[in-house]
Amino acid sequence: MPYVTRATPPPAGTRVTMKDVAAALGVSTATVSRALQDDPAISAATKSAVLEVAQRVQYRPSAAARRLRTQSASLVGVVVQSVGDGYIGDVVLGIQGRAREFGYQPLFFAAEGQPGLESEALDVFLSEHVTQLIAVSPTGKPQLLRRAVAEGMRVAVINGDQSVPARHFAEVATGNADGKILKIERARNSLICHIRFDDAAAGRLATEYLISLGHRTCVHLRGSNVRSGLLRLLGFREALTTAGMWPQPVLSPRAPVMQHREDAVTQYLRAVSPPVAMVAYDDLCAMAALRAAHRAGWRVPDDLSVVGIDDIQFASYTNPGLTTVAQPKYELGALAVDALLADGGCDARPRVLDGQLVIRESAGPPSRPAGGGREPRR
Amino acid sequence: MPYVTRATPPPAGTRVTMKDVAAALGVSTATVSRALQDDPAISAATKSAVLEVAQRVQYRPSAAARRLRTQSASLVGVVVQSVGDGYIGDVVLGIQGRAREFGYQPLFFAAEGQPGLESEALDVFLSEHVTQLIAVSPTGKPQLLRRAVAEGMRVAVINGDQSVPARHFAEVATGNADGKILKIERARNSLICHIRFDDAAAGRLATEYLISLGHRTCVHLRGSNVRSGLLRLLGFREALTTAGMWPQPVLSPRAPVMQHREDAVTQYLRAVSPPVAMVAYDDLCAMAALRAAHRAGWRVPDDLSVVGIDDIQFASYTNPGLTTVAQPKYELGALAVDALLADGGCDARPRVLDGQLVIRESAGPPSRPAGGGREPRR
DNA sequence: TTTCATTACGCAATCGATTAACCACCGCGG
DNA sequence: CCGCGGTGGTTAATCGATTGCGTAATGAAA
Repeated sequence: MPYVTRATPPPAGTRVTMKDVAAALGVSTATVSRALQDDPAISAATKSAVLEVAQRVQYRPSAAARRLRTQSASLVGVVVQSVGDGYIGDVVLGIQGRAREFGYQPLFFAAEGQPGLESEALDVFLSEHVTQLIAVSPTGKPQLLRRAVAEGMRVAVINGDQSVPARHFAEVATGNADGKILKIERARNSLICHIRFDDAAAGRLATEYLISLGHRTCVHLRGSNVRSGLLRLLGFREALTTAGMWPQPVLSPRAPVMQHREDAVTQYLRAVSPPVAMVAYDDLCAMAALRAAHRAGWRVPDDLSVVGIDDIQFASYTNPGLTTVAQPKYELGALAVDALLADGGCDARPRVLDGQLVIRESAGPPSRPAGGGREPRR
Repeated sequence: MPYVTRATPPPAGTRVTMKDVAAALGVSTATVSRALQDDPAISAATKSAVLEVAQRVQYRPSAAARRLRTQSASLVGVVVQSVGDGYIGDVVLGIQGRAREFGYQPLFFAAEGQPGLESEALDVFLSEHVTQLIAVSPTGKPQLLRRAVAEGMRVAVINGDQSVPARHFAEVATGNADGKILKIERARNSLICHIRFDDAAAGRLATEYLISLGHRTCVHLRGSNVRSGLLRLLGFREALTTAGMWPQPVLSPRAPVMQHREDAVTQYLRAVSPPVAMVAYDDLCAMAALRAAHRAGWRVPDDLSVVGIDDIQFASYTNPGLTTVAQPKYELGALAVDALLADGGCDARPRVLDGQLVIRESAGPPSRPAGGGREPRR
């Protein structure tokens, strides 16, 4: 019976299976399996022999077979809106990095904001025996989360809006063969863990920084009405109130798009005179403010001081570099993994992480109020 | 024997298998399997019955089982440097979008520039029975590609440097049971497909645009020495030569980091007087130029016209918006999938895609040469 | 009525790893 | 000499889907 074998050490095409390793040693596959799992029932001598051979023949276990047998995949499903929005990158790295430590592999799915795709993501995960789910950012609609817990998944949400209750009781019925239900119990594990950035504190921090610079009046540029937007605004107000400055103007662009944000800022700048201090909803908003200032002939930071929130990758490339409150993005991702995989990693209360002020060039002390904004620098 | 069942329609914990569907209909799993594959040996009536039940009980096939049995996963492995560099996002979308059409699922792995991680990615893919690999951007070191084809994978590289020959012959030996080798043949499928952006054309296009605007002198800001850098520079030179303008200065920062780029531009601006037209290696470089110009008090586009290449997501957010040559990023990803999955999708020659000029505000006609750059606008 | 296709489906092996249950062997105390 | 516990391993069932081969049923042809 002709068969295909590999001519060179690195095998091509055909898989090296556990059977091959077992055969090479004259032992059973059970022994190989146990040896590789460091089972105490296997002698040290056998273990090292197995290890050595496995190494030599480049044995790589079949994830599919293991998954089928154990009914559990070392996979954590990750739904993101879109990669590449400058924020998700480090979160993904955090997820992947920490997951590796647990021997897990992340399976990413970009939902692009289409609910249909979120649902499809879940289908894929279900097919893949994924039982741990991380939803990042704007993904994680209640519908998705509900279905996920109903399917028995453990779920962690990063910066979700928490409109979904943290605790979901998936009812599991225990019955016997003739269909009589013995008891219904609430599954313990169906807990949705929330990992979030402290938006209010970030708003506060940004504002306090401007105040500490000497500004006596601050504007807020709103981004959106999602939870984070509300909280950042809240932080802004708190900081001002604490400092005895109240009330202060809030700019509310009609829609969460760059152009409207820029327009809102432009209008505002037309109505007032320098200096102005602004805390923007996020770095994108801050960038819109930067553009508006530039167009209006205002100098940054002399005439307009602006601080953003998030510290996306491009915050250091803006002109001038953006002072901002950084989200601990890698950490956020890593903690989501912990919540799912580490024991005790998750309880009902959200895990909240603080931001850190990153000082670059977009905010400075107020220039003298007299219309000095119209001269170029130097 | 007590067993666990689901109380509500959506199953929790226990899987619905083919056996369940079969049992519900009183047929064998073989029939169910065939019906779901639309096998002609199954009657239409049975098929629809199976489909109906599968639908109703929310049957979802186990990817692991299928993979184990068929020895082929509908997975395409994707190695990227890092998600979130503003460029990769759309490429990823293109890969995922097209892969879906083939019923494939992308499995992403961020290599972060560490060769160790590239190798680990391959291990993971091998475990997962992945046989199609896409390497994007700076990933895809020769070592990785060589190993991948040696393992029998089909490989597509997006914007690779092509230092790896397109055609790799993995030798496969056919033998019989007593180990005698019958013949050695070169595997047909071990072809590395290259999908790339036409860097030279992009450099040319950017330069021609500046020339068309009326500029008689152009600088190039180099980014790096990788293939794309060389080609873009080449395009720059070609355009100038064609226009009868030659030679023109090239700025070469010491290292491919923002600061050095900015410094290089700053120095140059100090040595000359407005107006200056510049084509930057990429959008990041262009942003560095924007910053340098701002610091030097040069106005953009009046004193300095700059055009980038790539059209990363943030190109429209810069100050002013960046005129640039866009890479067809989604298409690049989609074509890589085609190369692997569509038949005839891949031949030895690279598939080259053209860029498209995106006009925003960073480039304009030259201002009057007289040192007009020092006054603010309006 | 017997024979032969044809249609429609069932049986059972298979993929590779895991694991419960079982067993051979060795040495030792009673 | 018997039995007993402990090592160190083996046997075989199992996970869920696929698929080559076998076969019952039906109708047509002989």
